Amino acid sequence: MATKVKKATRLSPFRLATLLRQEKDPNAALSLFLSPPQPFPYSYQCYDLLLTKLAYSRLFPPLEQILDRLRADERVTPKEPLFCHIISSYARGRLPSRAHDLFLLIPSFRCSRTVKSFNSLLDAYLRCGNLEAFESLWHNAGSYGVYPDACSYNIYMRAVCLSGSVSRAWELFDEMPTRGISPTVVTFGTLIAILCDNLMLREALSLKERMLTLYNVKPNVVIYITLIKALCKSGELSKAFKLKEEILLHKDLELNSFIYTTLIRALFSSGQKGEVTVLLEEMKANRITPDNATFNSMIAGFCEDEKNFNAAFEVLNEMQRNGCKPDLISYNTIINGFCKVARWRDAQDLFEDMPRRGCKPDIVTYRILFDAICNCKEFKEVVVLLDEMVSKGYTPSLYGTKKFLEGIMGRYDGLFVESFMCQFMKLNRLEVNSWEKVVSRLRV
DNA sequence: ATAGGGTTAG
Repeated sequence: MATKVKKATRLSPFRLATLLRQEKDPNAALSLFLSPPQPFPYSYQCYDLLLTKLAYSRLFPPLEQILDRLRADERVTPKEPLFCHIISSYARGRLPSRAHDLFLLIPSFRCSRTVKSFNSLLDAYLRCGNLEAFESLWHNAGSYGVYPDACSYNIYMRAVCLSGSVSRAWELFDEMPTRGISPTVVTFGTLIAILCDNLMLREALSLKERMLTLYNVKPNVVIYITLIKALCKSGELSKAFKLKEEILLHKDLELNSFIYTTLIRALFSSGQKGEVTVLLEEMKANRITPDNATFNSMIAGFCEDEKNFNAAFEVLNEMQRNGCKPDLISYNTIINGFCKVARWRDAQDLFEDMPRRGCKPDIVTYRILFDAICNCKEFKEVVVLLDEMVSKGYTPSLYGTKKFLEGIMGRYDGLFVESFMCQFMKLNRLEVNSWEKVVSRLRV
């Protein structure tokens, strides 16, 4: 005890910052922060590290407690990015009004408030779908002493598209130069994404050409990814491949495994599985290593498009030869594939083999299997599985619960059905219409 | 980490 106290007294703000940086658990970081005898000469670094962790984990009560201390600690001067970060975490926690409160308080922290935190708040309202508050904030920019920049406009363009108006986004794009704001590469990326979302792929591709010729802004890899994804999704594979070739030609653009994974999945979906090998060879030649996502999308391709389960299992070996470890998604994909073609016994075999393969089934695995066995009307099997999943703290999906109850209603006696209804009720898995259906059947 | 993308399972 005595040594511990002594140690704590010797803790310097610098040392505390190092410890906070290493601590992954936000609650442990909080205890660490509060461990030295008070008052303690915390450095701004210490506040920043702890608040960032608390914000990331959305632990708002301690976050606000530490924020109060930071506000009162006049030795340190907070930087605006910290507030931007906390505003974003309020947005992720669906608390836009608290984000707004903090935005208003920034000057009281001896920190000047700029268009950056204003943009964070705009983004918070957008992410929370609060478009009225968004508009009102936009029109009050002047009263907060900020002037919108390109970033503000980029956020605004996404906001107007939420209410379905592509033309309004173009109006904003045209408005930018009238306010002395030049579009950036993100502005074009935003517009291209908007056009893709609205299936205006020709316009999106043409904007990619025009941004360079008319505005002298070079498309970056994000823009290529947006276009390649959209083209793959709508089956325009040759155009997607053409863009991939374009990236290869550009010295300052880099292909990545994600682009190849997207293309590989698209090849499977369009029945051009033969081309996949070519693409894998090309990846190797370009020194891009396939990762779990690459292999898993091949597994999905073999299971969903080809119904070739031997090939899917072969991919599991292939990924190990390449230094990748098959993961939950690999197994869930195969199990789901078996289930989709009603081969629930095969699905169950793999499910039971998972622990031996170093992967524990999760709630997704259980739910896939539960739904599939219900669809095959093997309700005795479902009951065994249900017991097992409940003992692990998992519950079936609402869809599965409904299937199960509907399935056993005609087949088993009322008492049996009732016992499961009670169980599902306790698990909070009973929807009102299931209730009504069951009750009306029981009365008959 | 002020704004745009990120795959693969339910």
